[in-house]
Amino acid sequence: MSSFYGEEKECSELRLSGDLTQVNSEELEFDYLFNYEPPNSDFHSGDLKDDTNLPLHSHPYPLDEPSPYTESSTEALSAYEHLEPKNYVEQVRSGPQAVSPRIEITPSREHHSHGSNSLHDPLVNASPRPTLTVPGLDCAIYREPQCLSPASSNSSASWHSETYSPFASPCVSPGSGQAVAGELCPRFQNIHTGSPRTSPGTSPRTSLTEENSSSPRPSSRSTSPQGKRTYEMYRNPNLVAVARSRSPSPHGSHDDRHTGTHYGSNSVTEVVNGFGPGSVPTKIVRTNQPGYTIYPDGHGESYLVEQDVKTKAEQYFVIPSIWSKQLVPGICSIPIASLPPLEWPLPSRTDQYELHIEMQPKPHHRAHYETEGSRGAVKAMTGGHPVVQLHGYRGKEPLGLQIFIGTADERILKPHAFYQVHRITGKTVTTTSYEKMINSTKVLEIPLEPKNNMKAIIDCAGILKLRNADIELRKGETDIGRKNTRVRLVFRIHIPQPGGQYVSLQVASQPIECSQRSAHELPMVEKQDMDSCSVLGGQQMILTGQNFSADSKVIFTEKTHDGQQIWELEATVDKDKSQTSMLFIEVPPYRDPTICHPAKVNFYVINGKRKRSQPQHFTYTPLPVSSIKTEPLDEYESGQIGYMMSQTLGVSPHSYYHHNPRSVLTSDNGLLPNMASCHQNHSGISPSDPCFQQHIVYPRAEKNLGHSLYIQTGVMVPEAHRSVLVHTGSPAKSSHLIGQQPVIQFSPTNHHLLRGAENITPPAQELQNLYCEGYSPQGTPTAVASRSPATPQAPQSQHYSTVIQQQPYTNRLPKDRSPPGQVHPQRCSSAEEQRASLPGRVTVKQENLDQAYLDDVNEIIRKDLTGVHGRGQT
DNA sequence: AATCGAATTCCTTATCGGTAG
DNA sequence: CGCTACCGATAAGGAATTCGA
Repeated sequence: MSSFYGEEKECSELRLSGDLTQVNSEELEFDYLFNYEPPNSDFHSGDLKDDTNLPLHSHPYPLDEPSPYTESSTEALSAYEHLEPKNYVEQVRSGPQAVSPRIEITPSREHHSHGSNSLHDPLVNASPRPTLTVPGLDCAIYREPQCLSPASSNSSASWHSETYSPFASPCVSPGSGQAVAGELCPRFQNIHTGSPRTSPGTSPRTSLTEENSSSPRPSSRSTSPQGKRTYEMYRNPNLVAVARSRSPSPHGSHDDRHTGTHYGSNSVTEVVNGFGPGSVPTKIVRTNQPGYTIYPDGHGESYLVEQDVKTKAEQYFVIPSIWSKQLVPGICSIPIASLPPLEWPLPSRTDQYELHIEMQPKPHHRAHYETEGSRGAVKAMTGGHPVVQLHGYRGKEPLGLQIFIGTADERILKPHAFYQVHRITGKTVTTTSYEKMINSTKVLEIPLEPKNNMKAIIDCAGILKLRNADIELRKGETDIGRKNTRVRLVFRIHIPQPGGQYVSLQVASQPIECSQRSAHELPMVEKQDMDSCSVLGGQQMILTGQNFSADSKVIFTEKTHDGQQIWELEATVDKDKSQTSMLFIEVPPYRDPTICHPAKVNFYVINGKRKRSQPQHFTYTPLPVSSIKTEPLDEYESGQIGYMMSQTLGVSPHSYYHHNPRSVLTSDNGLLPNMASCHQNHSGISPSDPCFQQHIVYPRAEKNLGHSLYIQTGVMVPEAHRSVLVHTGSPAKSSHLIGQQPVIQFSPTNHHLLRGAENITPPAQELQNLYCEGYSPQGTPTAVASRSPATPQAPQSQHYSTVIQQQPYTNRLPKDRSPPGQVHPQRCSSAEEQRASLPGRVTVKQENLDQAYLDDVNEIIRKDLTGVHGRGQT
């Protein structure tokens, strides 16, 4: 079943009109509920989504907000189902007489071109609470997420029921118009009343145009007169109302309605409603995939296929999936269920294909808040825009290039919790883009066309910042937003293969700093002319970047796996040569000239207190002296080697094949990368190679378990060790890779990421494990990562199967940290691993995190262990 | 309680494209 | 048809305010 969306990306406000006079206003007492909890444990984040398909239960949406959300009625909308798209629109436009009560699709959120206010939760703005608006009574009925019944989500009644039927079916009486929230649906908990307003049937409606309401863009002006919402307000939404009273929003805010300043017939709700006589939305888009049901595991998604704004501005189509497929060949035609989740690492290339970022984005891009106007598309360093190209594709059909905002943490690439890609549709934008939500992650899709040599200019991707408090308070969110301001653009493509398979490739950009401050204050190293030298140092290295100053210092550091700094030395800067964009330094000697294995260190540029660049990688190579005593690797050194190898070896590790809808196990060469073999094959690939290649590392099970408790990114594995990750069924369905060891742990948080699997309870593990070994929704996966002939000692494949373990969602560390668990003996065979797994210590596998961030995390843990809890914990 | 850095919001300006005169 | 002024919107920079460590 598909969802129905108003306008281009999200935002449908379904409004009930008709005779609603029987609504008992006394029942419509506004209730500030602020409950993020899903109604029960069976409620999966992917079950029900709002207009952005964000899991509703995760929206800390104060109910006093004028939710742009709406309720839908399966039955009512079904009345239009037989219509052709245009007719459908016409029918909707024809007013309440067509169906009573009339369900109006009201673009919301950013369609409040003047109504965006600061109290709109960014997530809420991105995913507001479903709302029933009763125009005749000027009341908005806010639906708590709890009232969403996953059970009803699988309704097959109508094509729009995937997302909304759970909300609507039991709550809307199609014929009577007596959609009294509290009466029809006790789950409606938040209703407020206002003075009556003009009936939509009689009131003129402002045309829903790009300009006034259907624009996907927020107002360019600040639209948050209430001021910043305090943390307390999040916890006590009543305070929101108080705060808002200080500076009421003129745009249909809660206050407005409470004080009688209601939506007039031409007020925002009317404006955004857009279906009044003579007005039609610029675009009405329905999600496609009528044949797919909701994925209760949270991998459900809705495509928001839309017409190109620039070329189809005058058309108002509801696009069924089949049409969208015809309209946009190669795009949106792949069942989401068969696509790898966004969290999965993918290679950037195979033998045949390569997805490459021809033009990297600038390392700085100030993201905009929901309350701000757009800050434009991400630019390239040359002043243009990033360019992505798929090499090796010989097909004639265009493909859809997906773009989303990922983390900049090199250890794991996953959708960034605090940033979303923002579709830019300005006049300067030339690239057609489509927008959809995949598990709370907004994804842009742009066509890669053979006629353009499968190259796309990414001039339509901006970055939206979500407020930390909103995200952190989200149920299950464990990431922290503070100082978590670096992102990467992630590009992903699914290339159809003969037989219905797809090859999925992914490439991530250089990290992009999204904060305001750092763009002008923090030094930024963009390039270094060398990545390594001998332990003796002394060589000149040229750093290219920004914000260097005469006071800039370059500090080389080395840390252990658990993040403890064991070495620091300042390099000599040639101040005479250096400029604001270039530093000439002399590499300092390494602390130990007798090492026999390359030593991976970091360096950073610091301009003063707290103004330091991100750590850069550097490798000291041992002297080629045979007399240097060779000793067995200690844990740290072996880790260094593993790390270094991960940075220097050369080819894509595996491909991700998936079938549509069911994959067949295949393997291109049946080889399994084996980190333990750890070839020191310096292939010249720089760790600073802007093209981060993401994939899963398959460490040898026995020895290096301790070093494999994370997804290593930027890793490239020799060709001979390339494997193919294939699965049957839908990763989206089960999100499971079955395997045993070692554990590669996906974690929603950086700190959890490093904590091993100890906190995972068996049931959770069972649910969360991603099995490379096989694949099935029931945890009986069948996919295989074959082992390499190079490791004949390896046992059967299941011994190599790699568990990608998704940390069960818990509250973030400061608030609800799981008690330190025991390290599974099989998963922590080394002393290093045990050290790293000791509770209360955040370890660093790749020292490329903001040290301040790590410091903060460690401090949090320290406090937590001593009984001091962070904010939000009492 | 004070301080400071970070986060968020607000204000302002520049630029561009469309349109009317 | 070309020019200019005006308007609206986006993009962007800067800074004030607020929060939280």
